[in-house]
Amino acid sequence: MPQYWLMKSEPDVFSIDDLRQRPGATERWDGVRNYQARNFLRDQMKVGDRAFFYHSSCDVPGIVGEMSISCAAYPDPTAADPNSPYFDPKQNAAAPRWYAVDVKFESKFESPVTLRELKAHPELAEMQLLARGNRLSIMPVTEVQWRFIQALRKREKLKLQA
DNA sequence: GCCAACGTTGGC
DNA sequence: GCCAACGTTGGC
Repeated sequence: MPQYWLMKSEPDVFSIDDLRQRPGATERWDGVRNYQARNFLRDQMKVGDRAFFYHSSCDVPGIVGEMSISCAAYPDPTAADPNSPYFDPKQNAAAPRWYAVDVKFESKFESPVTLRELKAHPELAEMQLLARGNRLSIMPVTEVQWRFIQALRKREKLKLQA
């Protein structure tokens, strides 16, 4: 059984369209510098898992598409790259601290399921994304939440056609 | 731009 | 181990 995730990115830095346009529609998800997010990524993400792509710190924050995990965790090369904004001077090649996975574009929602809309549904009240003060960039989504959001997405589509 | 919330750092 | 200071996230 696949697991479900939500992964945040600032669209100014890396957006769902950027992912779609990458060769093979695949890209390394690197730069994660939070231990809790790192642990999810390193210890639990498996090839074939599904993830929502979330746009944060932008005009309309929300879920904009869907991707899959195409390569399980490996040491994040940006941690050892002095030219990378994600360079970690305390990194140690013998005991890597930070990890990356590869993600593959699956689909872009015709209309995003916005943060505002997620908050409006009591069924999603337990989402970690909506927890007070939550700042995690990678977090699990339950299967029930996943399905509910997929249903919302279809409703958004109908609304567009109406 | 503001600010609440949270994680990390470092002195003690 | 405590905790103040600081930096970052991210919605508004």
